[in-house]
Order: sequence, then C-alpha cells, then structure tokens
Amino acid sequence: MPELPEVETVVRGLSAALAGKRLARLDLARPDLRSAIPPGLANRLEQRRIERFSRRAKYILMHIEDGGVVIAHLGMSGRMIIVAPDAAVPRAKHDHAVFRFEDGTELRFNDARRFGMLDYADATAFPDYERFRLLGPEPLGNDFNGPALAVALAGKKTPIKAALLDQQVVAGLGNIYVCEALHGAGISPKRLAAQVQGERAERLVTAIRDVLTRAIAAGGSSLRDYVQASGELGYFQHHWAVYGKEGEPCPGCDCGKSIKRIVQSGRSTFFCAKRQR
DNA sequence: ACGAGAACCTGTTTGC
DNA sequence: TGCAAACAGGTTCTCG
Repeated sequence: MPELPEVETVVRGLSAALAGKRLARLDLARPDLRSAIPPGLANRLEQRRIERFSRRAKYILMHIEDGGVVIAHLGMSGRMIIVAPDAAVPRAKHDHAVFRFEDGTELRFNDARRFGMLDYADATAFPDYERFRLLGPEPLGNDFNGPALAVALAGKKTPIKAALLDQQVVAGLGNIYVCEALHGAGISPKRLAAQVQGERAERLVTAIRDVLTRAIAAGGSSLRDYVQASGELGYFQHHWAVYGKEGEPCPGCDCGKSIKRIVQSGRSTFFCAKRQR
C-alpha cells in the first residue's frame, strides 16, 4: 500500500480515533516480523497512554506518555485497522499485533507479506533511532528545495527514477509517486540523476510537493484492498497521470497512446517519452 | 564506495 | 479450467 500520502492518511486516522487513549493490552502474535517489539516489552507498554501519532518518511510513530515511541512501517502490504469496542470482528489471518485500549477499541497491525515492521524505542534511545539516522529531508518540509535536491543528486550516476526512490535523497516517495512526480516535472525517468540540477531540480521539487499534497487531500491511493484506518478508500488512484497506464494517452500532451512501461532496477516505471525529457 | 540485483513473503492477476 | 509465471505500494543485503 503505502507511500508518504497513504502513511500520512493512516496517521491522521489513528490520531482522530486513538490519540489520548490508554493501552490495556498488547498482543504480539508474530515475534519474527522484520523488526519486532521484544515480547518482554509488551507488558511495559500496557497501561500507558498514547499521547499522539506522527509520521517520519513512511514510518508511523506512536508516542507513549513516558516518552517511549512505537515505530511501525507498513512495508508493501501492511495495514492498520481500527475495530470499535462493540464491533466483535474476529481476528484475521496476518493480524500480527493487536493493541487493545481501555475502552475496548482495538488497533490491529495486519501485514500479509511481512515486509513491514514494528519496533520500540524508549525515551533515551529514540533521539538516536538508527533507522532514521540516514533519512533524507521530508519532501513537504522546508529543508527540501531545489538547491538541496541538486546537491543530493550531484555526482549520482543512477537514473533519476532510482535516485528518488533512495530514502536518503528524499524520504517518503515510492514507486507510484516517483513516476507521477517525474511526469509532472517533464523529466525522463532515465535521465542521469546528476543531470537534474538548477531549474530542473526546482521543477522536480515543485512537482513532488504538488503530487504529494494532492494525494494527501484525496486520502492517498487505494490499490487492491487498501483502506484508511477509518475504513474509507483513498481515491487518488483516479488521478494518476501515468502509473499503471501503459498504452494510454498522456494527459499532458496530444501524442496518442504514448505512455510506456519500462523496468528500472527491477521495478516498473511508467512515463511519457514525448513529454518527459 | 557505489549501484544493480536478489532476497525477504503472500496474495492476486495474467497468460499459456 | 488449471496451473505456472509474473507482478505488487518497500527495505536491506550481497556482490561486482
């Protein structure tokens, strides 16, 4: 499911439904997740209040009242599902962790492919949390701008498509939004990253911010069965210009069925060869 | 040191 | 219809 807009949407849903609630019980059904909360820590979290939720790149952060933080990543197939106290929804296959709150509400972390992760850092360890150390700037933050992106791309021999998927260059983009942003900026995914400088870098920053902002406003993109924590579907997939649209006309130009699919570093890239140079 | 490719998993879609 | 191959929103390790 999840790139930055989807994770942001989930975080907003979790905040609205769960911020301020006190944990009653934490069941960890799968201790072998990519990174897992050590089972011994589960009861330390019980009885604690969740003060708020936030996001860094594609990570979901649950801030505990004692300063500790639960860090979650949804990988490719992870979902956060809120179950109301009276709903009596049976636990599903791949529900790997269940956070049960005092009022009976449950938050279930479900992840079929198990590329996601759950982790915990206490108040002392969190400021130096290893997974965040090398992350690049937030694309919607003030540290992300044309000159900064140009510096990050300088000297990179990889195609710009691959460079934008590198979370050290900019943190939060994934395959869909990289394709969409490059289309918005009119830049070929095959162009050498080092060649994206000056005005091109400015255009790319603008396009990245634009597509992410619009996607968040739409509640993210729903592929397959992805739903928001609230149970609603995101609808940004209806606004994609190129992703998944091989052989269709490019909305940016009148050049017929121009959208191509190629494979770059093992992943599909969709682009218009006429508009993107 | 960097970049490409494989590996990690399960589920769904596509093609023969 | 049935089965196998291809493909899927990500990250991380290995190898050249």
